[in-house]
Amino acid sequence: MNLIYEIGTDWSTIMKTRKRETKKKSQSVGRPREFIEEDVLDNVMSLFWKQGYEGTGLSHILAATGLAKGSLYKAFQSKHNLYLKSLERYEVVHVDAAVKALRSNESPIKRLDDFLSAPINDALTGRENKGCFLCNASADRADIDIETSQHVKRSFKKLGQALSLVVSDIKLDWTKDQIDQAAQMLLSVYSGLRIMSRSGVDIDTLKASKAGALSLIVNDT
Amino acid sequence: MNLIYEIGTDWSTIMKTRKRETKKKSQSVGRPREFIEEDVLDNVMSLFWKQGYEGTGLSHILAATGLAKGSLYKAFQSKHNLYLKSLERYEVVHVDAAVKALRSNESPIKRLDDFLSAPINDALTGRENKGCFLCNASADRADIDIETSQHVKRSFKKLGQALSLVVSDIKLDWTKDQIDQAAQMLLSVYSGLRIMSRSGVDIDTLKASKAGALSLIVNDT
DNA sequence: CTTAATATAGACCATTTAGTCCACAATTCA
DNA sequence: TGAATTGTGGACTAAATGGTCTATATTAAG
Repeated sequence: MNLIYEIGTDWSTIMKTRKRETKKKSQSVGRPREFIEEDVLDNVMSLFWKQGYEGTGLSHILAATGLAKGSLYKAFQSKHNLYLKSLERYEVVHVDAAVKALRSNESPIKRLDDFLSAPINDALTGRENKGCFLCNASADRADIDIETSQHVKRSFKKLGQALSLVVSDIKLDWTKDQIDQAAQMLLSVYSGLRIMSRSGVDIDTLKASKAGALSLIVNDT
Repeated sequence: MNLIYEIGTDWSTIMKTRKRETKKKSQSVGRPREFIEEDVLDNVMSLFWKQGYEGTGLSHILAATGLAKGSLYKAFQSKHNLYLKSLERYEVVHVDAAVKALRSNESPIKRLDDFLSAPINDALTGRENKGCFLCNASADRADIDIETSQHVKRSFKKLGQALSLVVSDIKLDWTKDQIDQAAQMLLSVYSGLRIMSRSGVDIDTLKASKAGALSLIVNDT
């Protein structure tokens, strides 16, 4: 009915002329971006993290980022791609941070304690309770989207390896298998805590879980 | 444009006459149902379990059940209600079965081993890999839907209590706290296994997790 | 200033969504 | 038989969905 695209002229032909090979500097040829990609991804990640893929509509994304559809799609191509970029961003921002914390110069037991305390502290402070994006994505998309599952697996692997290192710092006499088993157990407990805290399981139950897990590593020997 | 509802007459007035107080026998007054509620819920549960709430459309539900919209909505009122009913059905069919298995007359260690082996065996056989509906629902809906979270919490509690009983059968000298901590740890590991298996984490990693968890209970003393 | 290149805003669209409504079918009861 | 009651099928709808397209704005280079 109401068309408003008839005023201008001869555009598409002009557009298809050349495609200059500029080496993507931060200050490039045309009109500059009015947003920072990382900031947008942080906002979008938060939405997907909290609401899942199908639960997050373009409308939410546009509202949270303040971008218009045109800009969003020019920069990120599709909702699906935006989801994958969010997972990458999560790995860089949150997984790598957790790995770094697991490799800090605190005592190894303190590092494990902190690792398992994070879900509990988040549940205590209440606000949001997003859980863990990896866990949520695993439940949400990993079974139907190979790219998602690959990202998630890679991040889980990073965490598992970092945990193995910490355990090996405590249990100097354990075999590699024993160490890896304990580390994977800790990672499972972490995931379980993140999942159960989403449904509001009471704090004492979560704390018991953590205590049970740590008792394997902290006790005796 | 094309209206076809003009042939009949005087319906709504007739409908609003009386509302007989029949004590819901299985053979009631009007036209009988052409489906069994439990069968429909089993199908629908499977969809929500696999695809989540937003990921499951009415179209999927209609296709899977073979029902027409009218029948579906007359029986179940809304998609949301259908989801809650699916969770209830899951509790009755799957959670209670797991609890029963945990209370079987197998050796307590075998019962724990079986409990943690289920996620691994499901991952091994490949087909589907739905994970655990409680865990998925927790990630998917529990944070925004109180009714969902209540169902999920109740089911988790049942599992936790059953696990405590099994642990107490093994560790006769442990305190109640020790027992509960171990049980909650096992439940977290179970949840973690279910979640991680959704993203296709390799079987050996899952097995390591299980071994780590069981080593706390099986070893020494 | 002109031209090329890129970004923005938002109108627009095809499809899908959950949900409603009613003509009609099938049953029970009197 | 006929009234009352309940279930069925599916046409229909309003709103929302993800995605496209283009007029225009803004920059750099020549």
